[in-house]
This record gives sequence, C-alpha cells and structure tokens, in this order.
Amino acid sequence: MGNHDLTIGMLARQAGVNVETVRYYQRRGLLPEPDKPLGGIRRYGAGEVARIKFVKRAQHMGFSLEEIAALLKLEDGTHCAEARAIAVEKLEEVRRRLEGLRDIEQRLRQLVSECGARRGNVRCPLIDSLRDK
Amino acid sequence: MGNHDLTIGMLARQAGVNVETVRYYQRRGLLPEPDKPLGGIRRYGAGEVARIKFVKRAQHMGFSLEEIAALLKLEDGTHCAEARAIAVEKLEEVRRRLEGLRDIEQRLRQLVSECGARRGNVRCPLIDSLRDK
DNA sequence: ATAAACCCCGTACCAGAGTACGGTGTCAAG
DNA sequence: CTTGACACCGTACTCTGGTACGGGGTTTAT
Repeated sequence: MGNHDLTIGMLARQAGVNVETVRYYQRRGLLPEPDKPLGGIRRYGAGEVARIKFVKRAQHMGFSLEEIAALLKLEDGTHCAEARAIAVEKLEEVRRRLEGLRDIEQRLRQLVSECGARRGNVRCPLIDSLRDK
Repeated sequence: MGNHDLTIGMLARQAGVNVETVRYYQRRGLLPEPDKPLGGIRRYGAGEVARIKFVKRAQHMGFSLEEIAALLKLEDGTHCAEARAIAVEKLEEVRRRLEGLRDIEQRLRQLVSECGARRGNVRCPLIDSLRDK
C-alpha cells in the first residue's frame, strides 16, 4: 500500500481518468498533491488510485465533486451519521428529479403514441401541445 | 395576432423571461430578430410571445434549445413524423436517465437505511461502499 | 428640459466537470 | 547526445442556458 512508484500518467491510467483530470482533482482538493522531490517529478501510490476510484464511484451515485469532498473528509468511516446526512439529502434530490423525469416520460410517451396513431391531416399532437393552450 | 406593439421589455414580461433571455434566443436563432425601424427600437407581437412560450414548454419536456430549434422548424404542424422522431429520441434518452436514477435511488435508499440501522462501531456502510471493492 | 425608464449592442461572466494548449524541464533508450 | 515520451505549470477553452455590465441613445412623464 505504501509503494509510491507511479508517475501521474501511470496513476491516471490505473484509475481510468486523464492526467488533466488528476490535476483538476488536485486543484479541487480531492487529491493531495505530494511534495515534489528532487528533479521535479512527483510519485503516487495505491492510496491515490483508491481515492480517484472513490470519487468516480461517488459520482456514479450522483454526488457532485463538492459533496464528494465532504464525503472524503469522513473517509475514516467513524462519522457515519454525517455521511448518512449527505446521502439523505442526495436521496431527496434524486427523488425530486425522478418525479420530474417520470412526468416527462409520461407526457412524451402519450404524445409519441398520439403522433403515431394520427391519421389524415389532423394537426401534429406534439407540436400542438407545445403551442398555446 | 398581427399587432406589433411590444417593446422587448414588454415581450419579456408577457412571456415570463428576462430581456437578456429574449436576446439570447434571438442569437440562438429561436426567435426572429425583427427589422429595426426608424429610431432604433424594435417592436414585437403576439407571435413572439407564443414562440417564447413554446420554447419554455418544450424545455419543461426536457428538450434542449438545439432540439427546440428543430421542433420550431416543424411548427406548422404538417411534419408530424419528423416531430415524432425527435420526441422518440428524447423519450429514449429520458428512459435511460430514468433507469440510471432509479438505480441510484435504490442504492442510496439501501445505504441510508443501513447507516441508520448501524449499531456500535461497525464501519460506515456508505463510506465503505465507496471504498475499494 | 430634465430625470427616469427603457432600448441597443458588445462583451464578459456564472456553474460544473473537465479538456486542450503551449512552453519548458527531465528522464531513459539508442 | 539527441530523440521521444512524459512531467510540470499556467492559462484558456468546451458545453448549456442563461445573467451581468457598461456605455451609449431614445422615449416618456413631469
């Protein structure tokens, strides 16, 4: 775990992101920037790979980088209530978005089917629904 | 319908958007820019109000401004099949997003409940799920 | 006739999550 | 010892849908 032998390019490849993304995460404070040793080339280890993967997993759960920064501060696993609070908020947000998307799905499904069933020169139901009610 | 008596500010108020938004839509080609008459103040009518409302309704159905521009070209209602094709694609996209969000909701719900049920010094289930598998 | 309110136009800026570019430095192989 | 690949760093640009700003010109009301 402590072997610091990766260059930033290797780190990026192992974590499945671009070098620029690694640097971006460093700037955002999601990834510590190791001290530059003599010569000027930094080395990274398994800890950094894991951290980037943590970020990517959290993104797939819908968290923003800002929220992920907060989660990373609780990474030792001893602040479960705080972590849970962040997840609860995200869950509520996800549910709101789900509701909105479900409405949209419904309306689109309805309109697509009406447009498909249209016969003769009836006006387009989709276009009509967008015009003044 | 043909009374062109609104200034851009009145148009914006009637359509429920900002003046800047009207100009932005003009730049994006969603709204025609009327000829500037003597003196330099353009006038707008009910057609423009309707057009902005069309855009807003379409946005609420999940369409991007680019897609809305395509829909506006079909606004006469005689190109139902083309309009339907755009809606079908959007519907598919919405369903993909819905699927993704449902997965996220599920996982978050599960994790929130696990974190809530946690007793003693078990590691935080949420944080754990973000760390290496 | 003067002040408030409004218009015109161009440009710059916001969030979010990166991506791209360009100049310089360093390292390893041939 | 030179070539190529990579690292470092700062800055700028991408996309989307606007919002803000600033310097003029005009119109409306008092």
